[in-house]
Amino acid sequence: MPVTLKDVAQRAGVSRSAVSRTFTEGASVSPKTRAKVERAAADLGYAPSALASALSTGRTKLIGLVVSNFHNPLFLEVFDRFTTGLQARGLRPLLVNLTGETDPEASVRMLRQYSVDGVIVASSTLPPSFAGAFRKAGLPVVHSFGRWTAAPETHVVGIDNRECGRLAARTLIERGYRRVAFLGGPEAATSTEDRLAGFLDGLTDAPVPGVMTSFAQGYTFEAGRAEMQRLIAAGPPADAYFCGDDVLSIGALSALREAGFSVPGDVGLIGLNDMQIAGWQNIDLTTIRQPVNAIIDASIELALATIEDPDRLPEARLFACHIVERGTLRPIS
Amino acid sequence: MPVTLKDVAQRAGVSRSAVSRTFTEGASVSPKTRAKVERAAADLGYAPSALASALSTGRTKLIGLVVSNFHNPLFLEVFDRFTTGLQARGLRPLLVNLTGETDPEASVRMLRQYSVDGVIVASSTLPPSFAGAFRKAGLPVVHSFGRWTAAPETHVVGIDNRECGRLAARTLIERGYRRVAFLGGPEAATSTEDRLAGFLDGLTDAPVPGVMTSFAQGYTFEAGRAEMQRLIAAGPPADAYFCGDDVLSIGALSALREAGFSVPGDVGLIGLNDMQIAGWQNIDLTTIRQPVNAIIDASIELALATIEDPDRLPEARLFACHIVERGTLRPIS
DNA sequence: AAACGTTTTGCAACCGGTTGCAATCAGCGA
DNA sequence: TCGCTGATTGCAACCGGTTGCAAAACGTTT
Repeated sequence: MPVTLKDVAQRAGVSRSAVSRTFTEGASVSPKTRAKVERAAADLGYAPSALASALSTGRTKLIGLVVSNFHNPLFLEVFDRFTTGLQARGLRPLLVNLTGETDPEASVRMLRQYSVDGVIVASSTLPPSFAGAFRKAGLPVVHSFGRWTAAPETHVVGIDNRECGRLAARTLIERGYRRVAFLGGPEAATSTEDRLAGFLDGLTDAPVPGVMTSFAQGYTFEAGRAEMQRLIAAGPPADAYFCGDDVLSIGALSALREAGFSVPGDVGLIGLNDMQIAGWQNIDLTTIRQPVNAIIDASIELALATIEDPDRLPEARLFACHIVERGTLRPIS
Repeated sequence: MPVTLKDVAQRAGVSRSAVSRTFTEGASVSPKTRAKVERAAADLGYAPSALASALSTGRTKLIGLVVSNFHNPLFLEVFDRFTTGLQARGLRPLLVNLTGETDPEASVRMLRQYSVDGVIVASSTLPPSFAGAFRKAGLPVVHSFGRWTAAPETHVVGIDNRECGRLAARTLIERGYRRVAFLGGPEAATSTEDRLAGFLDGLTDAPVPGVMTSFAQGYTFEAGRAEMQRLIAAGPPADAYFCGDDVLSIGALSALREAGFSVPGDVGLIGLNDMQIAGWQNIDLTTIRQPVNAIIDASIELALATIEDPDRLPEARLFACHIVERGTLRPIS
């Protein structure tokens, strides 16, 4: 049933090598042979087996796309961009779902079994130990949406979380908010830490009282809502909140409105990510946009480059974020 | 660098076959040999190459997961379930993004190149011609979230769209709505057609005036909102709308509220899908739940069964939907 | 101890391509 | 027409496993 090299060779009356060569870029084939082969291949509907070729060349053109967070709506955009980006370069994403996985070794085995050429870890929640384990196993790896560190073990592409925090601080101050607060994801998440640090840093010279901080149980609507409800119950809320994530923000927003606070009248709110939903008119969340496309394109480029040169030194690429003005913060005064 | 069969065989002092056999289920190996081999394999950190094995067995354990709609938030759940479900069975999803693709042939070539064992087309918007093309190419294929037909060309797993329409009709009537209307996705989408047909069918014996129908430009928030704005501008809206999709519904909802209508006081609204967001308290959309997990599990089972027996006749598996009561429909009277 | 039926084992061919090497071919100048 | 050079071609080995087959090893039975 499946058409092989040999079939094409036979039909074209040439050797198998000739066929192989017409399908490999830059190999030496005469125009005449090439024509014969292409004819035969078309007749037979031949498609070279990537597997077989991978076996001899050592390149599968398979990229492990490791994901762990299927709750963040932003990831729809992420998937879309990653798959089209990889496809455009003749690569295929092999999806690996690491939700709930704790042992990097098992994942390494998985990826090695399929001899992926490289791995892209697309997750802000997966600990860097995973990317590290892939690296140690000799796989080219890029951690997308990862956390910046001064001496990264693997390539990291993402945003400067501290700078985002500063940006949020600046934005709130500019708009006249004074009693500002931070509402982050789980305290353990490193991105939350950095965002908070940046936020506090951005406020040091500002005329603000002590900054309240609180942390939701997870990066979910429910968690954001519950945390804000807790805050409201404990006393009057702050003038404005910087929320570590859009979904969280929307949860908080719902709690605020439900408790009778007007946003941005009584309380201001700024999120982070700018997922599609944030732009829906009945949400209309002011937020900080992560340049998703730029991050993904850079991740792919970096992965490719590392496949070419495995000894390339680990590198961090951080992109600037910017404010998307919507309706949960009052205008600049 | 990579450890092969031969290395393990050498270290264990046995033949390559012996090693291969210890790693194949149900092959004949003495406990003694097995022990030696396993020891050596562990020492060396050996992982059998799925590629090489695929080459001889003809099975890659790769499943093409074909997707085209990255705008429907429901697909996050879908991805999660598919990947974990496939992984649990020792299969790997090879993601194929067909957004904007019109030529099934190109996709067939892609899938054949990687010799996927089977294909799951997870999309309600992709025309059945794609699944058909895969089938004709000899690939076991299941169309998930596809449309039921009396004589399906490929396996189809999904919901009974007509029955959903009837369920929506019944639900609205039970709650005392009389001037009911349908708001669907693009008229061309076959699922929309079926849902409308069922809806009308469910209303035939009910004491309702003529049913108004309208169609949004796409399955997006913007489209739903724009269409509802158009309807409102054209005259007083109906008492209740059955919306072909949740995102669409939420768009319509935003338009209604913004125009000063109370929902469900003035106008009732019921969606379809029950994506996560529908349950958020600030949306609180009454909707019809697609049993996503059941559909996906059945799709995987069916794909597996067809891989086992390629001559299996095409089959349709439809699952019942049920109402999720929330706040956009008044309670049953 | 011989004869027998079972397991276990290794050999070698094969899966579908790739590629170094040597043989062949075509084109050109003399 | 011959010799030379560079391009094209086919052979055969290899990538890393799998598997049919026959030989070897084992355990029983008499």
